[in-house]
Amino acid sequence: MTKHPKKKEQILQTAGRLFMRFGFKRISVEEICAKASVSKMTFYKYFPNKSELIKVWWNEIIDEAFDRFNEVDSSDIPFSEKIKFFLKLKKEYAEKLSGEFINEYMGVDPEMKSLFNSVYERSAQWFLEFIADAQERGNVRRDMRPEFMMIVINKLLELPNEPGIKNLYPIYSDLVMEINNFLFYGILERE
Amino acid sequence: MTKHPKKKEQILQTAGRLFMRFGFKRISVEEICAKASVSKMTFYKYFPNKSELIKVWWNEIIDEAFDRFNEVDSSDIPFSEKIKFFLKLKKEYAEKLSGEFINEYMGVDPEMKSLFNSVYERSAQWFLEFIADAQERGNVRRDMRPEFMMIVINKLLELPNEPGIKNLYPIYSDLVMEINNFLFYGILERE
DNA sequence: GCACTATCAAACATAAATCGTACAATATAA
DNA sequence: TTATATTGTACGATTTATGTTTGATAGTGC
Repeated sequence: MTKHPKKKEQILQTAGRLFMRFGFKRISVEEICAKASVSKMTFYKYFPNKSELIKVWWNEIIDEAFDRFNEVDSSDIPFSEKIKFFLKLKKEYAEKLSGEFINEYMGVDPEMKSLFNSVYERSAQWFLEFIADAQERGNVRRDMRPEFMMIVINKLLELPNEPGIKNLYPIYSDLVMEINNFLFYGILERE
Repeated sequence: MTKHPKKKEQILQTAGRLFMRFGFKRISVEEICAKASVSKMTFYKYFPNKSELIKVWWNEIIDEAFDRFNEVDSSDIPFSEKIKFFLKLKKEYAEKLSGEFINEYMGVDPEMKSLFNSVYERSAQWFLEFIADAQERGNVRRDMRPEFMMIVINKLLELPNEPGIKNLYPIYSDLVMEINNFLFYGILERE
């Protein structure tokens, strides 16, 4: 029934819990094995190394996230409601993955970096289509060029690195929400 | 004005933040230094090693905690209010220090273990006197043994983690009140 | 200026943790 | 029984952490 063998699933689940709480760098293979009640041998049977485990886990997280976003997108609710759901989902993931991740590990390991970047690209693509669609339906200003919006978003994503911003938003997810709110309520058609 | 030199204070503060979030084991001296914007040299000027830093920090945390408990104890409020404050404080510290600490590091390092045990003894002593005093004033049943009550309270504080309790009390504050009510009408002298 | 203190960066030797593998033993299920 | 999954331990190689050393910079009070 499960997508993975039992032990593999245990490893993924345990590792995910630890990764989200402490980040990648702080978690060793041995700790994952101990917490998952799995021997190291079994670990290396299912995953060639730690990086591969991270990738598999990360892809599952991301796929699941996109599924949830798509579900909201294709649901038959008003556009403003969709936006609210999006913000809620984004907030959830921002809180889940905040801190350790985005800052500490991603900036160092080049392979990790490209993994994160691909998610950025994918979500950017997704978002552009979402907006284009919304424009056709009259929910978003038609005189706004999606390419411009793309550049703006990239700029906004640099905000967390801006000096002084951490004093303004000590909690990372708060900043994410502020950015999202600005984005949406800056582009929405007035009603 | 501050009890410690500036940099020493920075180290203590930063280390404390990291320790509480990740536990001792996961945090390296270099990370503390980097996050505290302090060179390693300065670190080893103020602390002979990492263990000593842990001890100093831990003692400060504990002293501060006891100060706060004493403040409530000696304040001129009804006994039932004191109990409420007492529970609130206990909860706060339990959340702060739970998880990584008590389980992962304390169990291993014998020196740490004795450090933790001394706190248990100290707080036990404090609490027993607190209750004995209340018994003399007629706030607590005289036929109840304080040692028993201490064990009971520790057990009650585990309740929020109990599986199934969240279905019973979807609203967290309801559970807290239920525990409080149980405690009061269980130990208070009838009026 | 001068002595003094606090601080820093970098390099270093040593100790410890982590990685990934190998092998023999044991549990589990067909 | 046979085959497969899993385990524990031990191991060498690599990485990371520890605590020290050295030399330099910057500010402070005299």
